[in-house]
Amino acid sequence: MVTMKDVAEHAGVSIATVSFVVNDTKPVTAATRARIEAAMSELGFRRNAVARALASRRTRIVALVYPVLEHPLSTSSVEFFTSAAAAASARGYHLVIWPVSNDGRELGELLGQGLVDGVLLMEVQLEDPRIDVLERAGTPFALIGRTRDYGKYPHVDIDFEATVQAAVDHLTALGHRSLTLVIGNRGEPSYRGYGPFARSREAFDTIVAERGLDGRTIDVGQSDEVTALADRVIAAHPEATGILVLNDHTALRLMAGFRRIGRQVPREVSVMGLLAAVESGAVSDPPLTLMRAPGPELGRLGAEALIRNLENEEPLPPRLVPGSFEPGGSTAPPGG
Amino acid sequence: MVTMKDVAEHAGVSIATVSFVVNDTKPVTAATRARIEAAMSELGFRRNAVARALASRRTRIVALVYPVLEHPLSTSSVEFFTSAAAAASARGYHLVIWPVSNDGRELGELLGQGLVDGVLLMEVQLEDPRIDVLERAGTPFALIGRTRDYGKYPHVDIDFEATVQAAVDHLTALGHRSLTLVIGNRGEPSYRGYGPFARSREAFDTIVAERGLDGRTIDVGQSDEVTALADRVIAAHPEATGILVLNDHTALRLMAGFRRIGRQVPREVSVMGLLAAVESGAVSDPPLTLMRAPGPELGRLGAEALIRNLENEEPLPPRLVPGSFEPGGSTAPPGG
DNA sequence: CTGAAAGCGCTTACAG
DNA sequence: CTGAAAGCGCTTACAG
Repeated sequence: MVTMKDVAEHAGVSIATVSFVVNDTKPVTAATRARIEAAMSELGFRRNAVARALASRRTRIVALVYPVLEHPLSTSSVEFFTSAAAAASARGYHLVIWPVSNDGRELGELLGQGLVDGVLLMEVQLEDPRIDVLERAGTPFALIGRTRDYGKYPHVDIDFEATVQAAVDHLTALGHRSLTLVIGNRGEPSYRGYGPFARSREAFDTIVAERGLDGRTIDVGQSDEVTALADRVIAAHPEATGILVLNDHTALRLMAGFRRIGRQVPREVSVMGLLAAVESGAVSDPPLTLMRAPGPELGRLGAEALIRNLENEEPLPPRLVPGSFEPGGSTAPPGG
Repeated sequence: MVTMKDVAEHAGVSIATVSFVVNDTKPVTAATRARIEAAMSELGFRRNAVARALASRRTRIVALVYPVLEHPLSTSSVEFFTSAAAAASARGYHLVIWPVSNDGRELGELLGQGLVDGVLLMEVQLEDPRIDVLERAGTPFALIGRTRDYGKYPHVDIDFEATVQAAVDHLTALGHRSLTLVIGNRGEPSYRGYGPFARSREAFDTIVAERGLDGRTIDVGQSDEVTALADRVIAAHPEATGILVLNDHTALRLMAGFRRIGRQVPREVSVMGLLAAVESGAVSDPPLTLMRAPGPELGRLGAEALIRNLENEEPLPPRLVPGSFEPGGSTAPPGG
């Protein structure tokens, strides 16, 4: 390993001066800078990240914290992971991924190691014990999602209101007045504290009330048999001609169930995926009309917000990102 | 931050002795050990990972390296990421994720920083320039996948032969003799060097020849319109009654295409997903019969193999993991 | 503009 | 069994 000491000797300067040019932290004359740069490239010097971290008290590592053993991560999580990593990388940061329990126990242990400068917290619950742990540790963080009293913490989240509104707009523009919101939870006990469910439901209720629509919400499990699923959705609101489904997996299963029981999509009923991966659209017949989950944007913005904070740059305001409309063939005017 | 120095002073010993009990590296009398442990818990000592890394010349961080901007990662990649992270975590290691270009340029830069002890290389190509970079850097690594001349490097991979064989067995047991293997590449130029495609094709050709079956292979793009996709698959081998499809997205799209052109599954043609996420099964009608991709197992085994190497433990032999059969409704005897 | 030196919080021969 | 001390490779006041 080539160290600053090697470079300094080779260039005939002190290691402090080498450090100044490597980090561009102090003015150095062009001549010595040139000598040092020549030495660096000649020797193949690469600054050691660990020594730098110890001396500067900043590791330039951030952790992406997600709950293990709770509900499985959604399809768009890969996008989220990779876009957060790419954004961190672009800023010279590394992203470690930390699977921890939701109670914050393990998170506290990990923070104590002093490996990370900040944390990106995924799958935030309305009441989230991990936040106490972060505050107690004094570790800067940004939330992907929101607690119940949001605004209190830096966060980025899906704009559920705008997303649900856009979906409802699409259906009402087609002429639908009776709508069902299907929430496909995964049967986990904690799902009621899960923001996306709570906020989608809230947004739906509000919009339906405002517009005088006939709307209802139903919770369904992730593992119901598809015809049972279809039957339950119909029974919950038999008059509904437009159905919004939270998460792509449930939306596609509902499509399969409707087909199986002979309910034609979109002739008899329109189905729309809410916060789905764009790839989910193409796998059904007809292709699923959907609101795309903004996974990549959230990953990027979350990482960006956290790192700006760590770099003492002007903070990014909390940001809500709506899903985007992806046309498909599963929606049409009611009655054909 | 509470340091070893604080603990040492509080317990009336040297920091070396504190280190010995923290790491259990040298015998310490029960009495002093007790004093030190009391001091640690009283002060809330947590060993600093960065200082430890610098002094011991081991960071206990491993990188999961995946190609950015090449084909998108598959559905089962989340499972892969999280299972690798969990396995690393269980061994006291951290997992950073590194999006790097396939040419190895950026990888070399990152390795130079000295942040990681080892690398888990995803999406290995048959000829992979990143491996040269790793060898030149002297960084231990394990491959998820195999190069052309495998055996040379530690690796874990899908057992394509066994997986394809199990799929063919399932179809021939039902009575099928004419089979098509559909490979859904993503239109990327480098896909021919991509192991899963090459090895699946090879395995298929071998098995088909051995058993005297009538088999053919066809490459299709990821973005073909679904009816065009169905037509192409039929045109490539009109007599085929059994179809294997590499990757779930393409399999589901083919199902949608068959439905749309009026080809009944499984009455007229059987369709099977090869290396699919288990959740993909439930979203089609009929549910897709599939061989599940062993993402979680590969993540765990890959991390385990790498870490054993880093810890100088008995090496894990290269391991090939077959996909597992998941019954569905998309396969049946030919002709109904 | 440049350097000598302390210090980041540990580990690890070495000595006793 | 325990300690004094060097050292890991940097950064950063401080002095000049």
